[in-house]
Amino acid sequence: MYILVDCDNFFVSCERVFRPDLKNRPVVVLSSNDGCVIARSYEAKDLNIPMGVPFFQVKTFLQKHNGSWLSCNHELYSSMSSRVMNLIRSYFPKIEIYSIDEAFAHIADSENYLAIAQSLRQDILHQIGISVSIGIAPSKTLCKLAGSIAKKQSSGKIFALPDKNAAHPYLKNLDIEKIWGIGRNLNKKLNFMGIFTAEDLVKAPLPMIRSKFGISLERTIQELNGIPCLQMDELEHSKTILCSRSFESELTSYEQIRTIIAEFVDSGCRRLREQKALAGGIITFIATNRFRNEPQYDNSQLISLNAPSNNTAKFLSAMDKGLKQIFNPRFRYKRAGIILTDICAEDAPQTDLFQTSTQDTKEKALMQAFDELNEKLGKRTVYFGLQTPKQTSFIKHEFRSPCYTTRWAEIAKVK
DNA sequence: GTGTCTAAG
DNA sequence: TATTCTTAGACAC
Repeated sequence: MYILVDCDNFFVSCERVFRPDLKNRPVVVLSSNDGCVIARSYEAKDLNIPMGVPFFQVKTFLQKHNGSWLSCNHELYSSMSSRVMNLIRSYFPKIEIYSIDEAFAHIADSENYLAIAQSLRQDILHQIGISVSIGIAPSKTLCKLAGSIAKKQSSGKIFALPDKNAAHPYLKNLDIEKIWGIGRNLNKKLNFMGIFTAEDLVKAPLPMIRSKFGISLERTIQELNGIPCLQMDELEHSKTILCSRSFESELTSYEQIRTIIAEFVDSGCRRLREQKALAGGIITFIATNRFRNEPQYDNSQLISLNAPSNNTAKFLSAMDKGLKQIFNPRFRYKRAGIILTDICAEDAPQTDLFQTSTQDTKEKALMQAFDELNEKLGKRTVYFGLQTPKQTSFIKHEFRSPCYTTRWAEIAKVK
């Protein structure tokens, strides 16, 4: 049996832990540049504020209803997420962290899983201050369904679909778009064939599904039938790392754009080292503003290293090389980023014939010292040549909360 | 192998 | 005036 633990309105819940005045009011959290609504409290959902709307479209409406809004503060959310994940980990030998606010685990059929779920939920609520919903079922897809039913319950927030028969009544009136793995496009195509509900879908002939829609949808159907097809994967490191951002305005200067992308390289390589991993290459990309009615341009360039590394300096010069090849001064750029590719574990790099020792020991010690200095003495104690001494931001976060849990200067105070 | 599409959160 | 960021898998070529 699988169990899915999913935090309720996670970003809003994190903010509310330190701002009790935000309770019982409509609250939204905004994306980068304060552009879109990416998280909503129940009160905001009740006002029919949709996920992903541009903030300017709902600002006045929200003001009228005594609402609040905050810029996103990922440093705070990641730190709260680690606390939640560590607590879940203390309950189960293996967990799969599926996203910042949810995790899967195995739970034995014979165990009193409802009591375990109950106790876990209480612990997370009392020790961390975050409310979670819990779904329990024989497959991950049914677990997601159980979890969404749990969320709709006014109390409890725990729901189990222990077998196919338990699930069946819920499939009858379930729109296929609500099923995990079925998005806008599949929904349209299936509707066109007369398939509207989950029940319609599980009745459809599998060979037809397989040939017309591929293996993913076939698995989804099996999963809805209580036959697990999706394994738990506990990835020790990600397969790619992407760092990108839209700017507050369009930029034209090569040096200015390079300085910003250097920050992405820095944070990407940091994440690489946190995961104890190496990358073999870096894709640099830039793009114009697709919402403007003017000639568009976007391009990317992959630069491969001779040997996998997590040394920021190496990726910075690779990035510079890539950017030179794609930068066209005729355009105004709105978005840029990097992708670290061919990632492998630090202790298992693929090496070429002539590369005997993989990661230079001196180099490794240097990066370690680098990380420790910035960790202990503050963010910009040491930095690389393509970066600037003070991080000047071209990204807007007007309503950002303090990093209560991760920075001494911003730590929560008891009044 | 590569890029593109789809999905998810 | 304003329109996110990140990861993964399948598939076509």
